[in-house]
Amino acid sequence: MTNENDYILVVDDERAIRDMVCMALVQEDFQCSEASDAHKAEVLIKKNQPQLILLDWMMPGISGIDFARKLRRQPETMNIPIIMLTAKIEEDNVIRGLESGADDYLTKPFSPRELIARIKALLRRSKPENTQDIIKINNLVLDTSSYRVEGNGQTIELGPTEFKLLRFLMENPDRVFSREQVLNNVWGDNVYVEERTVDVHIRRLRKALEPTHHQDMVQTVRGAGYRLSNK
Amino acid sequence: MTNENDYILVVDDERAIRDMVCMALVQEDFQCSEASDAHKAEVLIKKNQPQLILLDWMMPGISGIDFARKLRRQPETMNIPIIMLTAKIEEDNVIRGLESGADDYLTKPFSPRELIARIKALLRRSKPENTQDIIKINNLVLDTSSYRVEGNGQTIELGPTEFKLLRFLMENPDRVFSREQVLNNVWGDNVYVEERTVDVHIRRLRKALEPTHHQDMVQTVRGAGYRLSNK
DNA sequence: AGCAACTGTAATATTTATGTAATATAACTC
DNA sequence: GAGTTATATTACATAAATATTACAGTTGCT
Repeated sequence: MTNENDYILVVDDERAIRDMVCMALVQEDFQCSEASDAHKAEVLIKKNQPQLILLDWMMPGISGIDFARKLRRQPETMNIPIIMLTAKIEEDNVIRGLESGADDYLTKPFSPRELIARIKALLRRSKPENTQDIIKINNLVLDTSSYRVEGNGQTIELGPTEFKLLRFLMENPDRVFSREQVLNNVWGDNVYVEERTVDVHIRRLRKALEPTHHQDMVQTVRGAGYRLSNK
Repeated sequence: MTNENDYILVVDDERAIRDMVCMALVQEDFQCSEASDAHKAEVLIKKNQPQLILLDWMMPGISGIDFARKLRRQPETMNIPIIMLTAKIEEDNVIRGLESGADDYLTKPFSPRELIARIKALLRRSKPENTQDIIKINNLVLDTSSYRVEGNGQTIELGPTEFKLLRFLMENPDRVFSREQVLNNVWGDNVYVEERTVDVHIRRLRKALEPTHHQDMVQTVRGAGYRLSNK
């Protein structure tokens, strides 16, 4: 699974910490922005709402506690999970931290591994429950929760890439995608493979669809790309 | 939805923590009882079985780990979800915690919000089991209350982890789970175990299912995870 | 204390999928 | 219809994912 869609904001006045954290996040495919103080953070949040905020406890200007409190007060930011980064844990900190509304704590120094684990745990909780969704076009049924594809009730065997490819096309039926677009959406943004590779996987997909005669739904648009359609 | 039917027991020697936690619980409409040590907790459990137990790691007398282990051994309390409250996470704690059978961890200090979120997540998971003790798929019968599994009437011997694994899969049949999801649901959240460990337990489960020829119900979905299905 | 049962990890083996290049076919241009 | 370009098809070496086994450390039990 990839974290590409989760955007995390790191707020800390120490550049070294920000860099370290961001590096760990990027390694895990998270999107990441940095802010050196609360004001800059606010601007960034307005521009693009993060899924999670890592917030330093002690900062010049507005402290992490006060900033957390402020975020909790505003409806738009109320539900963004916050992880506090503290130098050390003191009883006093704990109480004030609880009140400010942080969701988790991390005491410096912390390992990237622990940081990632906690972020994932929090994100999991803040995400809506998995929804079982079934895409159905023309007797061709793709179930994303069971990873099954059926044509006229018959099971169709697909490799991982063919499954992702079919899923992408079925989620956007009747629309033509260039090979580049297909690569970006199915393989991922930062992967480099030959454009012609798409042809091969289209071929594999068609072959797999032959037994149930759905191969013609995967259509070539010469000079433009590919399309999935029932016409 | 309301939580007034869920009764939660808080076991901790520190009064301040108990009060804080209970206050948060009551605010969410949970029923709540407090116990300052394992013995008092035991009496309360006998009187009225809680839906979930919050258990302090370090307590004078019987420690949280030992108490959890004890609860796991007795059939009546075997299936009550347990969340451990620990002062800090050390490698050693994690390992021993795993074996004691806790379902989740919470490191002090924690926010009420996170506490509630985790409790709800755990309850959601254990709900189907409360209403239905016996899950049956394809002549494979799993009885959560007696900790027994039968295939075609024949008893199947399973270790604790394999049992939990099979149970989780049977509660969500025909659905693919990544190794990460399996770990979070079977081992518990916030637990650092290699993803490949799942493979090994899947192997053990399959082996145990061989005598009754149910091993093929545990299916690999390459690039995605595992699934239990009768197809 | 000592044996049996479990667990997680690492090493190794096995299976399956992937991307590329080479070649064939089809579709356009003029 | 020859030449040109785009796509189809096939084969294959390699990479990646999973299966399997062995093992060392714990715990539970007697």
